[in-house]
Amino acid sequence: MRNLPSYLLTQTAMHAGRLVTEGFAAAGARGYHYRLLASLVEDGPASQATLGRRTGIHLSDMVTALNELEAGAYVARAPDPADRRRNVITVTDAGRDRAAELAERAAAVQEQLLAPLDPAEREQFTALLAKLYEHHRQGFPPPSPMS
Amino acid sequence: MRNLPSYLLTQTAMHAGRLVTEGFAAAGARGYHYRLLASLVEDGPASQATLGRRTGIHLSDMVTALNELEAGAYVARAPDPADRRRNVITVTDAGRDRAAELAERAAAVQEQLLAPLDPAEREQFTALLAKLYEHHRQGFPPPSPMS
DNA sequence: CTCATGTCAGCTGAACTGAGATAC
DNA sequence: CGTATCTCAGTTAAGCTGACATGA
Repeated sequence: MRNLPSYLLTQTAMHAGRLVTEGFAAAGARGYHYRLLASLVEDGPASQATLGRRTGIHLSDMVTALNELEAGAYVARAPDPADRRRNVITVTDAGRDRAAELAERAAAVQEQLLAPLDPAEREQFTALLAKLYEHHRQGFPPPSPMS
Repeated sequence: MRNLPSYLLTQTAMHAGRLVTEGFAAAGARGYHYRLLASLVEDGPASQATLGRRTGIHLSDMVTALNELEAGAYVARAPDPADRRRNVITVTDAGRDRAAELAERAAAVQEQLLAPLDPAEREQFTALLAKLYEHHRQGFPPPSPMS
């Protein structure tokens, strides 16, 4: 049991999830907030549907998460003149600050999570995980029919 | 985002969890069933509370899972004469067969999960994961006050 | 007409909490 | 008495589904 990769993976991930949730909760935020702000900062403004594809967040959850971010004035929702079905989501200056703040929190969580590994091991671990992630990426359930 | 270990870990684990669930569902089983049967086969009969400590399964969920296993005659529940609060859970012969069957399914899932890694990488990955798992093991929420 | 978008209400499986009954 | 065991009802957070209105 305790040398089954799938078991070790899901159990460790559960604990990691807790660390993330607690880390962000201490700043009054949730994981979705960071994922969205980071995506907006890195890859620029986007419609909600596009954001969903970029972050893997479901469109229904997107509505709630963006409501929260908008309430904090971290993002702005504006109708897209070119396609009036769409909202263009833009990160505000306050949102950039927030993203930086949450990035710090996230970094602290990585530190906690990877504590028992030395730098070389962390590198290895992350690289292997990334390989698995990318390989299975296709199989992930598309938030809506994938473009 | 996509090089944050915590993100890669939780996302990949979600996918792994799906593979596990599907793999066992195809045999009419759930992950809890395998964890319980494996623990009984490897470490012998135990009370429900002890099983909970061994497997990390909550006592409330334990009741349900054991009901299911008992319904399939994979385990037997017998009152402990030495302590009548306790049920002693024993795996039956059918339960051993079932455990073996589910172990095969589990192995197939590992194969799917680790597909993109070569044998050496799998070894590394599992070892690093185990290191993380063990390190965080203490912090895991005890199913009930840890003895 | 078909398809994409945003919104909302609700479902589901898994982890967890709390309370009660029984026995140590 | 306090503590451990088993059971059950219910909560929570997260991911997901289905339906609907609007517009391309």
